[in-house]
Amino acid sequence: MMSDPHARLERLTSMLRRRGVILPAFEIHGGVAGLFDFGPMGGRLRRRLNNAWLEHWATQGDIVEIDSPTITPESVLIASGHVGEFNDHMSECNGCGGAFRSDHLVEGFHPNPDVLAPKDLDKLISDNNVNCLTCGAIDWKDAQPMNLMFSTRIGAMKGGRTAYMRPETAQGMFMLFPALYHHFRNRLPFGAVQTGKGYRNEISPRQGMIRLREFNMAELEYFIDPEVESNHDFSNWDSCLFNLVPDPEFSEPIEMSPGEASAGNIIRHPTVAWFMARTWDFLVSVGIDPTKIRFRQHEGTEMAHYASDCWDAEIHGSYGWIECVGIAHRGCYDLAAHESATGDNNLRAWRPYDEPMEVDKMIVAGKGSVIGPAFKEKAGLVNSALEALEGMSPVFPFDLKLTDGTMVTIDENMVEEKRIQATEHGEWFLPHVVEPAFGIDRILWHVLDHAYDETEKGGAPYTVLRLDPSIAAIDVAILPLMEKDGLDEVAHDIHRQICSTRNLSSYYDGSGSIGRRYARADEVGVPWAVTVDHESMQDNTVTIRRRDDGAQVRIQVDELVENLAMSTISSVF
RNA sequence: GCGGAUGUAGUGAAGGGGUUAUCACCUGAGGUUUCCAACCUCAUGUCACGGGUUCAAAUCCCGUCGUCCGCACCA
Repeated sequence: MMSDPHARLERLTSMLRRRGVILPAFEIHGGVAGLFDFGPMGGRLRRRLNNAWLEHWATQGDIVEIDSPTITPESVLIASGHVGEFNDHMSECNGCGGAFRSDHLVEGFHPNPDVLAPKDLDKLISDNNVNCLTCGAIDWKDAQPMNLMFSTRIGAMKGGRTAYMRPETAQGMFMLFPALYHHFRNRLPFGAVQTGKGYRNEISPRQGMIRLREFNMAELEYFIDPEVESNHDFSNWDSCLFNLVPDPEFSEPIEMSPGEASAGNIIRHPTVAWFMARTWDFLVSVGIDPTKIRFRQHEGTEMAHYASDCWDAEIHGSYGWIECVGIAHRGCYDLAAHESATGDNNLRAWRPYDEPMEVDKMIVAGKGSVIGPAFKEKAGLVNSALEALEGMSPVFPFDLKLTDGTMVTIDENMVEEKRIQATEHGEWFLPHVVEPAFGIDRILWHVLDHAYDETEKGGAPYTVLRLDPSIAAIDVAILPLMEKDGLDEVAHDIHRQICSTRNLSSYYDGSGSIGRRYARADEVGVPWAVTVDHESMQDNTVTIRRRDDGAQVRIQVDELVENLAMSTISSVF
């Protein structure tokens, strides 16, 4: 019974609700699938996990935190590919009501079905007599767009701009590339992190915290120069064998250190390997069981349109292996996409040459006095078309195609050949980006799942939530041995002293037997419990109990608070 | 979104066209005890929501919403 994983999952979920950690949102109004509240024991836990994540990357020294809006204009998401990507079409069967992705139905009949318009999808489906995958009927409704983004409008009155709630935080970091580049004194590599809410209007959210409609994301964009070899020191992980599941086309699952995997080109880019290693560190530091982590490489067909290599960190828990982090090498896809969509050319970095380059070239330049009268308003286009001829020596007269598609004829008297001599010190290029993207809620779920320990005490079932003290919502429970003789007042004083100490949080519990109160604290993962007894009244000492083994030590209150604040409390045992 | 199951205190469950809805745990108060879920007394709190049938609905019917399973979908 106790080992049935489904029953364990139900007990865990019940406990999280009962104790106010994670609860369905808006429940008195009937609830909404895919939306959850973090309750009184969950809010701080989530924030501490979030902070642990931010601090983990801050230690690297070349990563800064930014924060951008969740409401995002449509044009941004068209440029990024999300409007297309998140606008899949569904076809519904009139026979059984089953709904399928239209582009999946016509796979094999078209080389690239996901670019097709709904009309073409319908035509392809009917031309090829596609059967319903459920009932076999050939009777389809028209393909309908299925937008997985929440749409809204900017501006309260009629009109305004179409916008979406961001489906990821990454775009905000790309928008800020020029500011980041400036901040880092024009030197790569550097990175930016952002945590916050993301939104996806899932068709059918299931599996509790795993598929949400509004979720906490934490993303990092690390910008690198593709031509500079990345040197990362993997020696810290030499003895850490990661579970790697590479694209089956290339390799079998294997256990290997990240340094080796990078050297062996199983992980194709060293910076991707670096972030995989740092991700592993983070997950383990917040309490994920390292034996339940694996990295799975996306197969060619599965990889997002922009990525050149992508590894998911998957964590094993009550729902099986769940993707919790995606680490993608996105090339220059995003910056290039935003440049071409906007005509902006500030999403670049400057790469100085080792040696300045002497440029000595002949170009054909328009004579303003001739081109102007000859072409009038098109003179500007003619000049830029001539510039584009760089390096060619044309034979006059010749036809020149302008960017607006028209052709003009250029005579010899309209131009002069110029010799350009210059010294070029470098070039502008589009940086590449490596993006580790974390699903905070999924990680938090697995932290709870891995910490939830059902044991026995005196023959009776007993549960302990073995949260890492660095993320536990409550650091310490303050328990008067009994609520009289002034013990309760002393306990309240200690409680207030701890709560007013930076980064510490305690709760006071005076009801029930002392054993019951230890049990309550253990169940929600409070790592330390302090008991105030009569001796405390005499010499200002208390006993502190360690959650994980029940060991107790008597200690001065000041020493207690100081050690809690410095996270060194385990040293007193 | 489709099909099936389902919705009763904070949690887990029993019951069920009839006026006061049951049990355990939990929670709170008092007593007792005083370092690992002890005990006694008392107390709070519930039939998902909306509509229909009926003299009477938590119970039967319909709809909505939620949950679970299967299909489909899924950064």
